[in-house]
Amino acid sequence: MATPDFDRVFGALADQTRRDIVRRAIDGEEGVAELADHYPMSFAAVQKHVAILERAGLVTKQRIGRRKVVRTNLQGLNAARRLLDRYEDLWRDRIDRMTTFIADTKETTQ
Amino acid sequence: MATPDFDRVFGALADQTRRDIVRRAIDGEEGVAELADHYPMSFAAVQKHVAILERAGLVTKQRIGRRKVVRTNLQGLNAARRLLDRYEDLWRDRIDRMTTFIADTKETTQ
DNA sequence: CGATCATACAACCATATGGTTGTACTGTGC
DNA sequence: GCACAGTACAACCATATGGTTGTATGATCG
Repeated sequence: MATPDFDRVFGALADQTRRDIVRRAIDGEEGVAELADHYPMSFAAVQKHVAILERAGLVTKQRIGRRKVVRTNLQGLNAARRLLDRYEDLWRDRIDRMTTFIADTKETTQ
Repeated sequence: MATPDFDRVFGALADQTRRDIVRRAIDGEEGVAELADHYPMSFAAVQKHVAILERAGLVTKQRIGRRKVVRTNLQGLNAARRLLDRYEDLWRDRIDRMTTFIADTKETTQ
C-alpha cells in the first residue's frame, strides 16, 4: 500500500460535508446522486466532494447497475489514526525521558 | 471542554509544516523563532502556522522569559483520534448488523 | 436505437489559504 | 530608560478551494 498523502487525507476530513459523506458511505449503499439529496447544494458540488475523498483514499466507488455506489475505505481512515497514534507515542517517549532524567538527577545530586 | 471544531483541527493537520511543528512541539522547548529556523520560509509564515494550530486547539503558547514556548496539546489531537475511532465503531456496527441479518435470513428461509 | 437516469467534467466566480515584506508591540538586560 | 530579542499583526499577492451552471459521456430500459 502506498504511503498515504496526509495533506490530502486531513484536507479531505477538514470539511463537515465530506465527513458526513464518509459516515454515510460506511453503509456503502448510496450512489452519488442519493448522497447529494442529503445536502443543500448541487449534485455537482457533492460529486466534487466525493472526488476529493476518493483521491484521498477515504472512499471508493463501485459501479452497480447505473449507479456508482460510494463506500468508505477504512484503511484510509486508519492511516490517519495511525499518524495521530504516533504523536501519542512521541508524547509518551517524552514523558519517559523526563522521568528518567528526574530519576538520574535525584541519584547524582543526592 | 468545548466541542472541538473539526474543520479547524483537520484543516490544521492538512499541512506538512504544521504537522511537523506539532511533532516538534511535543518536546515543548522551542519558541516561535526557534521553530522557524527549521523551515525554509519566513518567521511570519511560521508564526501564522502556529496561530492556526493554536486556534485549532492543537498547541498552546506559554511565555517563558522573552520567548513564547509552543507546546502541543494532546487533548486536541485526541479529539481528532476519537472522531476517527467513531467511524471505526460505525463500521463495526454495520458488520454486526450484516451478520445478524444473514443469521436471521438463514433461520427464516430454512 | 432512442430516451433517460447517473455520473463526469469544464468554465467560471467569490472567498480562503499560504506565502511575502513591513511595522508595531512587549519583555529583558544593561 | 534604551537597545534589542521575540512576537504579533496588517497589507498585499498568487494560487487553492467550494460553490455554481452547462455540457458530455455511459449504462439501462423499452
